[in-house]
Amino acid sequence: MKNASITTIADKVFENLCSAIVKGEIPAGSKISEPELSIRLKVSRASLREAIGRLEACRLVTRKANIGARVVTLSQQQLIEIYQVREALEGMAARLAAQNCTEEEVKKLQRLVEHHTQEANTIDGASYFQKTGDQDFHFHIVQSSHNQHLINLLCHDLYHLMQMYRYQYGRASHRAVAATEEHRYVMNAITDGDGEMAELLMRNHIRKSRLNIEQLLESQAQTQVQA
Amino acid sequence: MKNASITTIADKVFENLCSAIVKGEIPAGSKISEPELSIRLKVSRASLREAIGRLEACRLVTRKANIGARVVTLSQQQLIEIYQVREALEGMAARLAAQNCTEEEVKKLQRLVEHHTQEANTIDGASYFQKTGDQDFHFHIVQSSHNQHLINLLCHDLYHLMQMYRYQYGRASHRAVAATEEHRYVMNAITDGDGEMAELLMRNHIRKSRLNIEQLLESQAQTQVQA
DNA sequence: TCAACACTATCTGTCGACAATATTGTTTTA
DNA sequence: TAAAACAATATTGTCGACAGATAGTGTTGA
Repeated sequence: MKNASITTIADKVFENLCSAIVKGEIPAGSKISEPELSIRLKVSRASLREAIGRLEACRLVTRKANIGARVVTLSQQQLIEIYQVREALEGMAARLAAQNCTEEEVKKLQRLVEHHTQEANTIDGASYFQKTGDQDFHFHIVQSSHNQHLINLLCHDLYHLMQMYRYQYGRASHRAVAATEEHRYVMNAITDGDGEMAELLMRNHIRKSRLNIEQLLESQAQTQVQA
Repeated sequence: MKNASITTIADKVFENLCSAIVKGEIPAGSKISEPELSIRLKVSRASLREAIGRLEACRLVTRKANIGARVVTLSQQQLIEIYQVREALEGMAARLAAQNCTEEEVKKLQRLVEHHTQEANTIDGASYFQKTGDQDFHFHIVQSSHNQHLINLLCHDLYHLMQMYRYQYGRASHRAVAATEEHRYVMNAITDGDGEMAELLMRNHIRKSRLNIEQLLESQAQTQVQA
């Protein structure tokens, strides 16, 4: 069920590098040397280059002709940009989900929110559950939009970058309970088939996440100045 | 000024194929044979495959392992999906442009709208000017958002697909004057720095384009049934 | 006649080698 | 000594060839 389409060497290398970059094992901003990596991974440069091309497609690396590939550098600015894009796209996804999703999808969404609510309330250090739970929720709504372009953009292209920021910026969310509450509002709007409201609430939810992170980064910057 | 970064063979091949696909010279849905194309274009399969990879990244072709690449098939459904994505993204772009754009960008936007208004009013069969004028307008606003992710998504990834639909679906727009009018509204909101309003108006504008096209396709389908 | 299988041909995936470009280090010159 | 020109080195881009997979064809058997 999981990743049934990993057949070629290039696929495996891509998965490898993608994971390594997201987790920071290959540092942000570092150069990707084709000869070195092809030796270390024991694959030809052709397969490696294919994989690097796909990394470029989902913006985990940038390439320049005759110079090479570099892992993207994470910046506060870029993180904010991603949240702005997410606000727009996932807002639309929520609207379309409210209009198009099936009975089963609604039920699954309700189960998800129920599940996460319990976790957020019972478990104290709910960071892990909160993270994946949050991802599940957003992922499921995007899928329920039934707009394949939206799904590709959010679940394939932007997904890895978002994960990368989560891994490396950490994000100790104090918003677990509040976020779960907001999820419930979005869920209700989708259940009611109210696209307009679903979009509004989803955008509100993501905007608050962004503002929370901006604030967090702000305070971190001040702490660093003090230290 | 134009395409200063076409240096490698793969770049040229990509530009070639991209243009050919957009214009329909390589028919939608047709298979892309690597041996055949590499001979016809007189390049190695490595360069060709690099180019095909980039075509896949901007969704002009789809690839399956061990089977090959196919030009995307244009469907009414997909066109609608693209417009929904555009509505979300360009709406956000307009909002950000209103907040972030420079004095020069505002002035250029005003010149653009002024120019297009004259064309739309004076020239009768304004389809050509309307098309490129429309593109210029939207392109400029996206650039003015100063959100690099947004710019990449709209001006690189989605751009070619949109062009492909314009070429092959034709679109005899009866909305030239109305659209130009809507452009003016958006421009005013951006000039005022009213992000909320700019987003609203831009979304409205794109939504109307979508509805217009849906209606057009509807009537075409009926005509075909009658014939 | 049709279905299943084997075989062939063709295509994609992968590899190692060569060519072109960029980077580094050294020498030369003002 | 500093800067420019050059040489050496390493890296990326490109190529042709081989390996593995797929699809089509023909054959065989019920």
